[in-house]
Amino acid sequence: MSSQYDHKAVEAKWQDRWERHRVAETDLRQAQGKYYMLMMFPYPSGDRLHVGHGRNYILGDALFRYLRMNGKRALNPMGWDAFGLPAENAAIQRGVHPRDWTLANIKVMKEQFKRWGILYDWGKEIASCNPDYYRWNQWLFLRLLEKGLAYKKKAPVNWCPSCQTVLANEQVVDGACERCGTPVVQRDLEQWFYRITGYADRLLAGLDQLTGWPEKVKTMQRNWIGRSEGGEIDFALPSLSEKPEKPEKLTVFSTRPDTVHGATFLVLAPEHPLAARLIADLPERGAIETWIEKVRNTPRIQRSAEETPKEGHDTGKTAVNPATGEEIPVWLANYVLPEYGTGAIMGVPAHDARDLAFARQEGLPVRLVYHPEGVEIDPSSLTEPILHEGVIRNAPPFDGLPDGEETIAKFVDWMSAQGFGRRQVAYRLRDWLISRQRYWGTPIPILYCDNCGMVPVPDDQLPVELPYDVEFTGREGNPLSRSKAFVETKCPKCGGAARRETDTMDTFVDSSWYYLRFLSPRDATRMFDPDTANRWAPVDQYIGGVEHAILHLLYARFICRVLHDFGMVGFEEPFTDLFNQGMITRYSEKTGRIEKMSKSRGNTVSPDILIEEMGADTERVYTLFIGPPEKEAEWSDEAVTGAHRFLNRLWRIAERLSEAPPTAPAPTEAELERQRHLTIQRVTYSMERFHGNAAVASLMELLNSLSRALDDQTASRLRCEETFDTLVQLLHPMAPHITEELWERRGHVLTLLESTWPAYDETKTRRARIPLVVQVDGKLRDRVEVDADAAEPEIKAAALASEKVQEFLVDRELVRAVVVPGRLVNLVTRRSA
RNA sequence: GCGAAAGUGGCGGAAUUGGUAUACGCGCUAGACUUAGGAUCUAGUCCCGAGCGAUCGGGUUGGGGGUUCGAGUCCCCCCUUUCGCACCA
Repeated sequence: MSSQYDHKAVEAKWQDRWERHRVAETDLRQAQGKYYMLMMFPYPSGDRLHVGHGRNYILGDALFRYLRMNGKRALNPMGWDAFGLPAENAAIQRGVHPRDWTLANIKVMKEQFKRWGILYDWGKEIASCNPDYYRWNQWLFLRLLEKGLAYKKKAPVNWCPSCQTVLANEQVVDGACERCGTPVVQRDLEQWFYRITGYADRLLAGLDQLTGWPEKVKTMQRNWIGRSEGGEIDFALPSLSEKPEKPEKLTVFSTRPDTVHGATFLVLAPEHPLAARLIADLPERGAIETWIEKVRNTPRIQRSAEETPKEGHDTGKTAVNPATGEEIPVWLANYVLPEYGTGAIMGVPAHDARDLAFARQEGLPVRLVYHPEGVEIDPSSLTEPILHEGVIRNAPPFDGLPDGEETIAKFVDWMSAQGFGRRQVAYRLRDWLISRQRYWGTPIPILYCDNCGMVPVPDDQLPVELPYDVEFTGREGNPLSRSKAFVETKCPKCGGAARRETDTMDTFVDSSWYYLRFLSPRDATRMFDPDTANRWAPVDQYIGGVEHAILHLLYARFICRVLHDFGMVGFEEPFTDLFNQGMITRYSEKTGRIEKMSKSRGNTVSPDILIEEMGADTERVYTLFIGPPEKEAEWSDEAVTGAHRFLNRLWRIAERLSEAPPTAPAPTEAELERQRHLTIQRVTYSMERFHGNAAVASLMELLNSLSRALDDQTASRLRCEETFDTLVQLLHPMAPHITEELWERRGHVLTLLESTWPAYDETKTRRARIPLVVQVDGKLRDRVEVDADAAEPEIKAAALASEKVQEFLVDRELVRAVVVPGRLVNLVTRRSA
């Protein structure tokens, strides 16, 4: 009578039921709630959804179901990060409109989620490419513009020749485009920026409060912000000054202003604004200009690589070291970067490795101002800089100060008093470049009027809609700028002819606040409802890959603070807990290596085929069982069958439950009951840590025990049924379809999802009599059975009574017995005298 | 170079946080049922040695030291891998 488990029928039945009954819907008017947002919103470019990424969604859904069964009001919304370059590129390659292409992909992905049995609150679905979403990007842009937090400026920016657009610094990975891998080049362009640098300190300080974030991500953000305290120092440039009494100044930044006495030259970035004037009168000016151009066009990674040879040119001009009064040469060199600090440094070769290398190369003087042992050495023999954590001690303000009292801050104070320097903090963080020269994004709500200049689009004219009817002729230029209907408009101020801004926004603008829109997705009057936002947000648990550590997660933190400052939310951090998931890897025929699963690498497993053959539950269980979620995991095609067999065994056990005898001997039954409690404990513990692999393993063990009990007839029918029910409940987050079906067939009225997560009794996880481990000198020698609550003397006596133990005690005397009640006893001996 | 994490059978990995290492699964071996099986079931499977055998002894968590009655777990040194940073003044 044993019927084969028909996964297709069962999965179709429950997926349909979940959809029709909208089981994942959450009423946001509830007074309190935990907002478990379980993943990044996916990017429907067509190449992002595959088994590897399915791990996020499957884990998220398992967690969601687990929370629901525990009575938590979790919200599991889903939306689409629909804009972006890959979508536009893919669409162009296929001759499809990006919008049609994206919407078709969304449809496919929704189907995929359904086939995986993933529950989303589709009533809160959003898509960033819809005007009712992106109008709020525009609205927020205008608010930032009002506050001076959005601005346009000409700057050297990263240009991806393949994507035909600029990129933010965060999107340049190892000098290449984050999306397509093409090396980026530098270009001087007028671009829109968000002033994230104004929030650098707060973004940095906030990291310390984020106890629920992985240290790794916080470190990456700290490095990215790159805060350095130091000082600015002014050097007079008499040779460039027309009036000697009011000399021109050159300001440098240094984290070690206390080394100023050792500054024997200045170095400017070739891009420095003063560079042209400094070389204007030189005979070799043309050659230097060519060299500047070359340096400017060197890709940034190469330029800032340590191995890159230092190249420099003497300007023939001098500056005055304000601390010593000495005239020192002024150079241009490629190792000084224009965008950091002031784009100019003082060269202190005795105390800085880079300056020393440059000084040796160019024959510049070296002056030592300090040696920790007070040793007099010839500066010309110095091969390594003298580095010192404290302040350079023979600097003037510290004469007479006791050790330990000197600080760089004090030195800067002295410098300020002298009038040539001040405290300064430098950041590596640059402003966020948000404009893109592409069609498929949020139009920037700006007009250019011949009379009025740059004019922001008034709020009541939002959204500035992206026109559908646009020609995608080729890859040169922004298609949007060729749409007359879009570009040509009227100035809201004077009514005259005006042209629209044709740059669109970076997609990371969309994702920087989407978690708030989920909470009031249909609100036509506001970006989001602040009351609901404050009740549900910040997000309690965020799950996503580490690849967003300094992109999405930094931008979202920035925008959250901006919204906080606008009085729109009452919190500064958007995500309380962050869990980084490891990716799934697989052997790639194409490259011959084990790599992250992706279509471009040709090493994906089609979810469709897997689901067709083995079922969604098999895929879910295997995906969780493959390994701990924080680690990356290698997909194994054979190992999937383990999960499949497990579910098939579970199905067959259900049909064998009636074979159990009505009654069974109590002691053997008690063992099954003990295992049931133990399994609840273990699975609960594992789920709390997202360790689905350990949870599944425990459940396999319980199934093995139940199977054995049925084979041996050692448990009553009631006990077997109870064990089975618990097993099915605990397995539900991982394998929702088969468990709901079995639960229903067992005659339960409520669905599993509505049932309460089983509770365990700690006392029942323990045996009445336990096999006590007996060690002699730390080595396992025997096991003796004792009462679980046996007292120390009793345990000791039982241990010594063991014959095997006695053998090991021959010729030895007992020094001590370490008794760990309920676990083991360790007899410590030494040789008898 | 600097910083972080990790290293457990043939493979993925477990070990409830200092207390029986190798659970669970894959693979493999033998057998059963099958026309057949990439289906299912049963038994075995860390390494070395002894024994026909149930068993017995020894060793083992990258290597070496240390703390402890007791270490996969804590501390120190080294090796390897992965990730992050790297001319940021």
